[in-house]
Amino acid sequence: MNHQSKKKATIYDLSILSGCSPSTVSAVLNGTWQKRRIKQSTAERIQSLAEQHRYTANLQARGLRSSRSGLVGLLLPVHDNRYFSSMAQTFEAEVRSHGKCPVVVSACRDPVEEQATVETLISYSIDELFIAGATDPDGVHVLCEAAGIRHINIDLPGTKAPSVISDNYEGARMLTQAIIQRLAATGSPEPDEVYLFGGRDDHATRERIRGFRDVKRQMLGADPDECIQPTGYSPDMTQKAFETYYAREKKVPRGLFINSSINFEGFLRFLAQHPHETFADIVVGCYDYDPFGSFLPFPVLMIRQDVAGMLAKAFEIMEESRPAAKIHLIAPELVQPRTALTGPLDLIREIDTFTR
Amino acid sequence: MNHQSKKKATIYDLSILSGCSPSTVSAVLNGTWQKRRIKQSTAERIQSLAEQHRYTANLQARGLRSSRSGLVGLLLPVHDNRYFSSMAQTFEAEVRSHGKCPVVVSACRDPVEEQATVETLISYSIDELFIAGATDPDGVHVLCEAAGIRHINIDLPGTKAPSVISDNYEGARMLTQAIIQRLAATGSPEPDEVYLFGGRDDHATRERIRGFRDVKRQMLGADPDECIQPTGYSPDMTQKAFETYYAREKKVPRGLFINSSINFEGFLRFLAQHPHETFADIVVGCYDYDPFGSFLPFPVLMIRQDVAGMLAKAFEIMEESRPAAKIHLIAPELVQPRTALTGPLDLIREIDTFTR
DNA sequence: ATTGAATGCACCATCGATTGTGCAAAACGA
DNA sequence: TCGTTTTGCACAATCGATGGTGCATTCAAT
Repeated sequence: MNHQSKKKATIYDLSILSGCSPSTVSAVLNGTWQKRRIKQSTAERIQSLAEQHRYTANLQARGLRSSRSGLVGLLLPVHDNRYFSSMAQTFEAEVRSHGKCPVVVSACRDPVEEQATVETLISYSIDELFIAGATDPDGVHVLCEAAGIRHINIDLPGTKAPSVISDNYEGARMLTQAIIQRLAATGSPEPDEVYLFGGRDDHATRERIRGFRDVKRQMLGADPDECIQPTGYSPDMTQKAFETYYAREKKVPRGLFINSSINFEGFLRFLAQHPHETFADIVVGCYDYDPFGSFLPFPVLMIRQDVAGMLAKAFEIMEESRPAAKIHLIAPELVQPRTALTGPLDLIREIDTFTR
Repeated sequence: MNHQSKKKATIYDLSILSGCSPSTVSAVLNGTWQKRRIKQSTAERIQSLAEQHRYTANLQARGLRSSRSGLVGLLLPVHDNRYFSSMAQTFEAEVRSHGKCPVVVSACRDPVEEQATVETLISYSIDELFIAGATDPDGVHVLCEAAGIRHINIDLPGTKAPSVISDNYEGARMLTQAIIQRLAATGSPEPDEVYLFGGRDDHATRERIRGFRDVKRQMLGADPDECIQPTGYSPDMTQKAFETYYAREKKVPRGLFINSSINFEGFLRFLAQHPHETFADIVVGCYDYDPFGSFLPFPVLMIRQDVAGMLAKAFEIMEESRPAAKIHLIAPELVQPRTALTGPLDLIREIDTFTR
């Protein structure tokens, strides 16, 4: 008759049950009992009592006292695409393996929401914060700095905290080059046949545009401005951009560099409005990897950013005592059409097999 | 020179600055000051001080005292697919609109991890828990019940707490029917030409299999057992199942019912190993929606579960004082090939447009 | 002038843990 | 046998907020 029915057991309950003081119980249960020279037999007695009564520490109380929570945050722009959701997946595994508790929240690419969310996290005495794709990394930095919270930028860099980002310039070069090479197989492409759609005025987009243009100039000898169409990160605006182009030109550019999978979704919406055959000969490059996107009826080249690598680097930097506010570039990978890569989900595969 | 440089301001700091007692400051800043008959002028003075010094409440302290945290949890099996990531996206928006703080965590479909994760959440005095796709919903229920935490199952039902799930039986019927009708256009299909792959021994899979078999018997007159291949929820096992079939039959079944987008990824891995033309005439139905999956080079029928509807219903039930442990079915939607639906991301579209 | 109610706020215990300090009792050495 | 260490643990302050209770004032009513 384990009467754990009422409320959760506290160190005070166990203190009474064991005849020891609350501080002894606390020391035993948080592992510092050796330092406090608690007798092993005492420790064992308390531990077994704790198990019997299903004691678990009240983490808010612990956090209040120690002003650390054991929480590690990941701030995402959005959940709902493969890039960020795989980041969340990888992040969780990594944080868990450090014995801490991952907290993933999204801020909808809204600077105000970002600040508010970060303030909330700080109010929970979060220990560390990974800031992925923030619209205003330096604004977030100020908050973290004031609260003394270790933090790092991922995906979009800031100037005041260390940043781990994808090598967008090189990635864009690879992608553009691959697009043009594919196009060359069916007649050498003109400069105005290769367009870039999507993205907005952020570091990643700027670097990608730079890579795109450099390669175009180098391989095609020219790089008209109208081939750059930064439509923001919304499927809808991207679709509109394609519709506009199509209404004018009665076709789509043969070579498309699409800035993210979210923009690619906008292109899908456009596609859905038109017969499949209209786009028989296009070549698409997407700066993001999505396994389904890789198998579309036209060649889709994709860039897979090395999420695991970026996070690994970020965790490594977090360990440093006083990390420099520099930018670390992580090389992405060019993915050929019709390629199904493994991802973070594969790491949990064994569980499925065991439990069947 | 706002000297917020040191640490975060507390009610004690503001108490000294304002000349009022800490309890007065507290009452003013948490909105209960009217009840406590604090003079309006006092309240305003304190509020302005709070702003100047960028006061934000220490939520751990508040949570400790009030044994509620303002946190609302969503427990996910995994982050990394469109179904669950869109659930996370919708969930966050909904929780935010209630003025609380969303916390999304995944438990990797591992019952042990599930329990541990939930215990952690409980230790943070989480207020409510939404349990999506738990392998052991009733186990989680016991923990929540003991801690007095309101909770609800989503996607996979439990027997002890209210559950909101997709109408898997009807969804599977729709999907199977659509697959067979499509196949009929190119010659009437035999019963052994329509297979189901993926899923494991959970409620959702059982219902889907039931729907699949019923429709097959009804439309094709038979329903051989070997057409059911529950491979678990891992891309890898799914791929292996297809390879095995292919090695034996030198083809794939013309009609495929794939139990989830994760299993579909396994099929992609299989596809990647074989020339595109091998599968020219297949029809795939996938019990999950993925925008890119909808545009593959063969007809892909998809079921979109009504994530928004399920969450809305779940939040509604959460409001009830003593909700019954019954199952609420939410109708899913059949999505025709080459369809790009809008999702939760579209709700944040305006932000993009404004900030450009 | 006296009583009673309303107003405005301070006091203090409390939530559950952590941690510096101090003091017996036991063990040890001479 | 008497100091000196070492061992083993208890005490009490503390983290920051909440909320019940109680005590002055002020004001109105008689």
